[in-house]
Amino acid sequence: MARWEPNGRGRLVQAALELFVERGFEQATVADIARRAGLTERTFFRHFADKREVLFWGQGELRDLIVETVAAAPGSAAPIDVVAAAYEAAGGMLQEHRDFSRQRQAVIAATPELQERELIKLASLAAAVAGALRERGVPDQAASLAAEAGTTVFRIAFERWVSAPGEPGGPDENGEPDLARFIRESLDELRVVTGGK
Amino acid sequence: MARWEPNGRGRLVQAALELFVERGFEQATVADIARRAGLTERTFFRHFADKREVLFWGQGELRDLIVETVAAAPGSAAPIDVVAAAYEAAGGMLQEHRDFSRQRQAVIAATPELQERELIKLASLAAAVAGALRERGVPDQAASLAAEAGTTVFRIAFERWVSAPGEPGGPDENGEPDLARFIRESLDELRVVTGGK
DNA sequence: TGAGTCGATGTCAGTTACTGTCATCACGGT
DNA sequence: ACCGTGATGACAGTAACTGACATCGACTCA
Repeated sequence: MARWEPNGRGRLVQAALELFVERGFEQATVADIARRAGLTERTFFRHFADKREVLFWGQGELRDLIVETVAAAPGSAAPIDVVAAAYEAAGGMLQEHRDFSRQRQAVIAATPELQERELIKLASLAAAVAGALRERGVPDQAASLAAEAGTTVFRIAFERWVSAPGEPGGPDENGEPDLARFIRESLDELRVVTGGK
Repeated sequence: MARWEPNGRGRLVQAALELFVERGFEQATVADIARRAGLTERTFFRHFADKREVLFWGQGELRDLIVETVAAAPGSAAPIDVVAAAYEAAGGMLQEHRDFSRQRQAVIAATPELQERELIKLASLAAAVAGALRERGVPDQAASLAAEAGTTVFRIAFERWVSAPGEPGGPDENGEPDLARFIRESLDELRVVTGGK
């Protein structure tokens, strides 16, 4: 018999999301979250560096997957396509948790504090992608631009995906929207706007 | 005789910057800052919404100037040029305080918390610029892209400007670097990278 | 089997960011 | 001389976050 229920971290994430949805980020104290998860405030801060971080848990794996996919891409592909393909791969991990993502984004959209955190996470992600591109021999500035542009494409596609209809109405709906498809469409739009091929 | 020394807000800004440079953002408490400015902690929070905001005071005026310059630009100019010109105008306000800007950027560069705040300020600035472009009749997506791209150009130019040599050695140096010039150069670089005219 | 280590948690005290409320008092007008 | 206003001080309170130490089941090894 374990001394405590397993997966304390996961319970904290779940409890936090529930409370943030119910009363908003600021109205939910860390003590509240910990209590709902059957733990103490101190334990919350052992799992997460701060109160905001609980909503960004798991992004490390996503980032690693993206960077590895960029690194493993065939040498012949254009940088922006490499980046887009990497984000599509990451999309697979998110696809199964659209419901979670929807609630999470709603909370972030309602809380400037969380938007700040999201922006810096995206910036650091873009920097990591740019680094991976440079490893492939892509020149510095082209790497930065492709990474920034690709990240912007992903952000826009993700926004559209979480706000797309389907699923919440039940399984009798017109099917689950596909994040990878949104990514390809957004990239095409970017090409049109910038006058690319 | 005034009951208190004038310009309490300015003294707080000055004291905060000094302390952040001396010991770092986290090692300087708000009480420290207020004491150095000859005020109380409570008064600090009457002037600034939070501890970070003290380093971003004055950006409101800058933002207004930029938005107004975009609005007042001749109708014939291309969006990206309108944006760049607006940032050049704002550059004039910064030009006189390069010393202040240098120290401020050094503190921000050393403090993730402050980087978050800077990112959201830049994002909201880009959104305001995009709005001003739309007022001019620029289509939605073109407005967003021109605003994002222009803001990126400004950010890069600003970074180069604060880290450029000159002045700190004294007046016997090779003259003060010109922010507007850096903006024009960065915009040209962006054009080259994106294959524009 | 028993001792020792380890990992996840609890407990508790402390600091600091931030807020609400009320008091103070120069200044400027009437 | 009186009064309202604006900027400040004083003080109490909440909540985020940290450091130090205790607990106790699980796992290892002799």
